[in-house]
Amino acid sequence: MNSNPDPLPSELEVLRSSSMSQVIYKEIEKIILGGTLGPGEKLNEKALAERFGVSRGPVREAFQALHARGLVEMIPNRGAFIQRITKHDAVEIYDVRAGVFGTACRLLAERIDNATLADLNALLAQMDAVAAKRDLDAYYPLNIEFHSTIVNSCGNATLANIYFDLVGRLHLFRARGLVHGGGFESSNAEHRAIVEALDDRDPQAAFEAAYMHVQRGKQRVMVSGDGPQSNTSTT
Amino acid sequence: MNSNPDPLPSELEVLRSSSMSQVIYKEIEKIILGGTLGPGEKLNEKALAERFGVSRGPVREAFQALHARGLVEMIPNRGAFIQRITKHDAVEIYDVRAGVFGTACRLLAERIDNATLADLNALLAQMDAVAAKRDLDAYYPLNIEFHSTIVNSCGNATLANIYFDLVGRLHLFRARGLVHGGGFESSNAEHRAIVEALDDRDPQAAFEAAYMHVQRGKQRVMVSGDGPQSNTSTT
DNA sequence: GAATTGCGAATTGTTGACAATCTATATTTT
DNA sequence: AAAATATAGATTGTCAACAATTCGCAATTC
Repeated sequence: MNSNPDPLPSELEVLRSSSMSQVIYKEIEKIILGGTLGPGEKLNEKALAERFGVSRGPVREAFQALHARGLVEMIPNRGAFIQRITKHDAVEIYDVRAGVFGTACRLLAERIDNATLADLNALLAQMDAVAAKRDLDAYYPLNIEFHSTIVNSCGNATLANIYFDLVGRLHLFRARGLVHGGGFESSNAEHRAIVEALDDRDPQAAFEAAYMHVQRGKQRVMVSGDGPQSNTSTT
Repeated sequence: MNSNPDPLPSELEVLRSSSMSQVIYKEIEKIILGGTLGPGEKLNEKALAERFGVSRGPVREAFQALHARGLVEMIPNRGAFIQRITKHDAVEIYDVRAGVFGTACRLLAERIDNATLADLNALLAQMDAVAAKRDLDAYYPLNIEFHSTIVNSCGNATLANIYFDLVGRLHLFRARGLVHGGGFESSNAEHRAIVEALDDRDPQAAFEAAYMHVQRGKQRVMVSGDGPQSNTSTT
């Protein structure tokens, strides 16, 4: 019964609610974003198929979906490769992300409730605390949760999808390198500016603060290295 | 030699530069956006495969890519259906599009050259001319070209991709109905405000004008009907 | 007459096989 | 010895066939 070559997450057979290729998609996405297999590396159809205990069909279907989402590069007759993000690409992605995140804040400013505001303020406080201790390992997930809370609270699932897609692609740029370059005190000051604008229910100010926050994050990342493999993380 | 059931665009065999499934992707995308096969309708694998003279494999791969891009809905064991866009979805897409288009203008304001400005001004004049004659059929493509010119000139291919994706999905919402509800004089006034901000090289003003332009376009579309199949077009 | 049950046809999901292409190594040629 | 060529192995692209599921419609039941 259970002789899966690789433990597909939650008991495979039950998960026939979504088709096989969708499961494979998620698995390969994990591999890509997990960073165990850096940008530019080849994804072997047969190897992946055997690893998941399926034939090559579903794997190829997953490749096409990953390609459509910008996580995989397809070269005819050569196969699928983890998307390589150049510095130029990363700049582009950061600029779009700034606009999308700014838009999330703008939309959120028009509908935010006090509970969400309290959550964000709590995160601000926690980030201040760990920033004082210069504890990057603690700061990083809080930072992600801060941004995610905003994006998920803005009431626009389409926007959220695009946002997390962009974050994923960016993750590909700074893959492997996780070390930090400093400057997350200023980062949290920018966070505070965003929350203040949200508290004021001021859409334009919220956009501006959020847009500039991502732009400054871009600069913090870009100055520390020219290409992939040598970058920081705090945005 | 040439017995293709359906004339795949430019001589198929030469187009082996990009894989078959990519060609099929483009073809099905054409069918979807062409509007000959309204939202919710089923895409039959075998039928499409025979139509393009290939087997079901490439068609299924194309389905997955179309699904990843939000143009197709996949239901397990039932197949692929053209994505159905609810009014709520459309509102979400419009809001993101507003932010993305606004960002395009913001970026463009920092880099626009006089040639592009001249192009945009020329389009403004043409749109004024046809608006005076109330010639919607002439206004529509000019309007599209105006927005496309901005998005393609902002120097961010990633943004452009996302923008045109959103436009495509929106096209799915107002599918079939092309009749207009009026109000494209005001639309062009908004266009003029955008170009003025670009001329001033004022990023914030450019964003604001562009964002509000799309938001007003959303309202113009939304008031005229509750669901798909009964909408206008001028944005 | 409305709902349910039970086929048969059609469609989807997946696989294994075959042809075409590419990669890497070995051989030949200069 | 270096470059070019040939050859074997591996990998991708495509297909046709089979199993599983769904759909349409008739027959049956209530």
